[in-house]
Amino acid sequence: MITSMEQLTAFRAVAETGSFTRAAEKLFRTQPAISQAIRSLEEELGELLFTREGRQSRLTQAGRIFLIHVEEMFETLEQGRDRVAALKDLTAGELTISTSDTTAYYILPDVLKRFRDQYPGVDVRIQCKPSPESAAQVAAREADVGIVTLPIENPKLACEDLILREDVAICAPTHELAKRRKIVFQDLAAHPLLLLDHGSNTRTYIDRRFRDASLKPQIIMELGSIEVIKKLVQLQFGISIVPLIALQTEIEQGTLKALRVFKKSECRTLGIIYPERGIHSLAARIFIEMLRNYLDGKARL
Amino acid sequence: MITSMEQLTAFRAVAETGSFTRAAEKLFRTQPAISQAIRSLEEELGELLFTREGRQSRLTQAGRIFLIHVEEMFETLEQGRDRVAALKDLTAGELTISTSDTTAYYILPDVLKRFRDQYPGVDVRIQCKPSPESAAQVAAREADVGIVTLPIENPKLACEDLILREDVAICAPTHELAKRRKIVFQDLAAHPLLLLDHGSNTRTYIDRRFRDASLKPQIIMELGSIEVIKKLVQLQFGISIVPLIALQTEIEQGTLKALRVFKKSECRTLGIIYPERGIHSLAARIFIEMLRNYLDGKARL
DNA sequence: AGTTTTAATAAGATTAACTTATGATAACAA
DNA sequence: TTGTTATCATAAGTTAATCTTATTAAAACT
Repeated sequence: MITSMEQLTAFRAVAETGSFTRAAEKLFRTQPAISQAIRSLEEELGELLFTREGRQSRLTQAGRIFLIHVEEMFETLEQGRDRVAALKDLTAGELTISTSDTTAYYILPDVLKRFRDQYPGVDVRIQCKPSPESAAQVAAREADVGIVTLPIENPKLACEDLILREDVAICAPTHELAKRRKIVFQDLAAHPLLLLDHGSNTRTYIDRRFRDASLKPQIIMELGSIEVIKKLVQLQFGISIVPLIALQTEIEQGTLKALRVFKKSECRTLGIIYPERGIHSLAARIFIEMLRNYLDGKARL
Repeated sequence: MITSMEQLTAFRAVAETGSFTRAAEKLFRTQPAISQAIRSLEEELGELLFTREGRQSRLTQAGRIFLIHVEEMFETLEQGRDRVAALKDLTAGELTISTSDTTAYYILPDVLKRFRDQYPGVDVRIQCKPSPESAAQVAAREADVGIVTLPIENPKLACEDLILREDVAICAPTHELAKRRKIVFQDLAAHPLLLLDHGSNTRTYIDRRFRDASLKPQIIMELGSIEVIKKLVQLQFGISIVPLIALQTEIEQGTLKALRVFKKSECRTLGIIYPERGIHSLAARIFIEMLRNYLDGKARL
């Protein structure tokens, strides 16, 4: 008895064609089906919708008013279908990525551009947060995916490895260490060091490594920006330890020398996280795939 | 397979409650019915609408977008129902009346005011047309009812008598005819006459009556307005023949003397017309009823 | 007047939707 | 961990809604 779609499509068709019979033909139903649909609608509304006058059926005043709303209703529903369909071919939608400043700055821009060129309708948002906070955001569904330093231990999140997140030492090309093929931790402690501020993920990690090795580095400067560190290292202020991914340009141009300090097994992993059962969206999947392709093409040290 | 209302109500309920089971309780269905409804919706849209994650089910991106449209859809439908309901208690709607200038001017205003006071939501429109055109308008459904001089011969229209449409002679209270209780056609021909312009319904009728009686009236003025005629008759320019309904005020105030010229059987009838099978609206019925009450209370000559 | 067109009605058939019963999975508690 | 509870999925059978066929009635056109 609640208004059904069939009733409303019948109503609309009769209004359009001005005839029960033609409406039936149009909808591939029989005429009695239409009569019944209209009658139950009329009973529910308590008003006649059409004046049956032999040849043609005209809308009553109630019918005219109701038709306006019914048509708008169908339109709204159709729009809803369209917008969902648009989601499927990525002509619409949104994608929120939570990640670290470093990743956002040194890795994402190229991929973002590529993604945006291919799917201009998708609204991409980047949230810059330390990895644990990114994890929380993804768990809370505030972001679709996170690109974070693993491991993240959260039963609600699924993880996938992306790339080895290698920290390397850097020095100016003219620096005495630049000739060496390989350096060790003791070498780092023997030279003036510029490091990231306390509190940064990378700094915490480096501090722990020095402590584990019972070494006391000579930290002559603490800075908030990897870019500034790189500049000062070039100017011979000292050496530093930074993520390899931050050195793309300098390695290519030979303006900095990167030196491997850690073994592969000592490196952490950059990975993607997403809600365990809240399937990540198509946009997210495609973005991640683009990201993988991009990283595969990147030179390693 | 076409989207059904049940599916959409189920979808909305699950979105609201965050649970298939609670949605089922809310809608007095069982949980499998909800599962099936959601599934068929998802199949039709080709997208999952909820992420089933144990305790609660969350909307996916597609679900969030679709929900917006579904809610708007229900709202639109509900508004449609409301507006039709408003029509029933006359808190909304419209009423178009087609009638002559004379009727519109001398009869309708009081009834209109009463109607408007009682049903302020109903939008009343008056179309002023000669009776045959009014009839055509009603037949073409451009007006809901017509108030016209009968007879109207149109098989598509139904007629009802309203009141005798009596034309009477008028003269100034000081005029020699004013003493007479009754006058005849010859009396009219014996005095200077002011008449309505050719083309008016009333004038055509009067001309015919003179012709039938083989009389030649002394027409000294032809005017377009009954009001002007009344004024000039008061100023002793002559006598005239006008519809009785136009003399309400003057008879009450004694500023004009009305004299019966025609027998009842010679009078035409004012009646209402409406489409034979296009049932006239509630607003129209009530308006007509008010009109009858109003006319019953009017003094006859 | 007779034919055609159109809508209403009644009865039976079809189909869609619901319910019951059951199984699988995840969250929660001991 | 292991049992318990809560939630959703699935299958089978039932119910209920909707459709079709057949027929009637009424109006419009020939």
